[in-house]
Amino acid sequence: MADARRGPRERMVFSAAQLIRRDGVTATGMRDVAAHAQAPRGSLQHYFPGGKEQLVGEALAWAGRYAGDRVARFCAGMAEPTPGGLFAAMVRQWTDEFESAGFAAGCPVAAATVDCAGSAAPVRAAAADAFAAWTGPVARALAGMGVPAERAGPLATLMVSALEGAIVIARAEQDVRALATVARELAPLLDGSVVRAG
Amino acid sequence: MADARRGPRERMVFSAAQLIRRDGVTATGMRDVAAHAQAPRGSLQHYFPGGKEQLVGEALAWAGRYAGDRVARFCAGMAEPTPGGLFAAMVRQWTDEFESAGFAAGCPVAAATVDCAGSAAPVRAAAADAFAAWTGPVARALAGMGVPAERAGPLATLMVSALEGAIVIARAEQDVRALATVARELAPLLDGSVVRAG
DNA sequence: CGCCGACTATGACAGCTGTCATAGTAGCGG
DNA sequence: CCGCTACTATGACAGCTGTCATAGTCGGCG
Repeated sequence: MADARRGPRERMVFSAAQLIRRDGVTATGMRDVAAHAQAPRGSLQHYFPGGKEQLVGEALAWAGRYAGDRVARFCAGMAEPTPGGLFAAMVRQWTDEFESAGFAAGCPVAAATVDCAGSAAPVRAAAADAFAAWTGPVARALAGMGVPAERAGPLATLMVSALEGAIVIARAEQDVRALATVARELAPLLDGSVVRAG
Repeated sequence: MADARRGPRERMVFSAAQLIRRDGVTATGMRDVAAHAQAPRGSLQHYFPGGKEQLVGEALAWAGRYAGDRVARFCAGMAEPTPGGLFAAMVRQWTDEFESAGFAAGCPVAAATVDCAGSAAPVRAAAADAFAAWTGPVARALAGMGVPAERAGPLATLMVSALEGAIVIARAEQDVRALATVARELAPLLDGSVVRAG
């Protein structure tokens, strides 16, 4: 949980992301973050002079980077990468977590958007950047699988949208049904978008 | 805003839904709800002895009912109903609101799920019911358009998932791009699921 | 040693939260 | 008129929030 190898600053960013995705931005207190990271409370104002907005913003940037990096790892793990296979891997990551760790935590970017889109502009912008850092690698991966360039971006947006929505529904229902459904129903459309060379 | 025709109780439920979808559950105070509904603060404990959980639960039930009822109205407004057309109408409702009223407010059910799934079980259950009250009519509408019974439910879940996710992304980006994308990309899949009679 | 910067510790601050207790008022049937 | 119910009004409560001010403690460098 509190990995001492990483510095206290990075630990707090990581902990903020974890608490946000569980309880939302508003319900996550600065003191909670410090305690969860096993970091001194006084370090908060030292490392994050911009206050809560800065901490939340960095947590979202971290989450976006993490999600984007995972995409490449999913592709590397597949024998013959297909769009439907990539989407299945993205979905499986969530079904695995829900089934092993429960439905308490969702996506931190979605949580921050829902909590702050109408109030804190900098956080909202950080959420948009995080989505971009996630959707971009997905679109590039699709293009690498033979999806025409002009369709890779829209399909990536569709994949992330469906996944985010299914995450929310799964948490409400406490059942991975919605995740399994979107993976199954979307696969033909995704795989059908590949243009075979030769 | 504060429709005097409806009683103060119903006004508070309505106001709660509006404030929740804008600021989230945690950031929405009981005093705010009473003020927004132009209802006396003392009425809160009178009409909602179950406290905030009851108020939020009723707001979600109202939202779910409202979304479900809209589906029938969308179908009635279409000359020849198709799955893609229904989804386009559901999406358009949101693009219209975002473009006219800004991106401050999203879906109250998603907001409550993100805020409470890990903490308040009754609210989480109310969110699940609200999703069911929304997805059910969508599935029945699909079935009425010629979609095989065993596919109507899953496709309805896919539609709601994609819409919810696109709403979140649109709010983060302050752009209806994601909504337009999911409507366009999903239409062929939806319309292709119709089995022609004869 | 002295000094300085990085980091930590702690207490205070005003403001807000949901909830409760208590009292008060209006309306109406009898 | 009483009495009752439905509803309103208001103040208090403990607990939490983000932020700030102030002081303290290291470690290393000259």
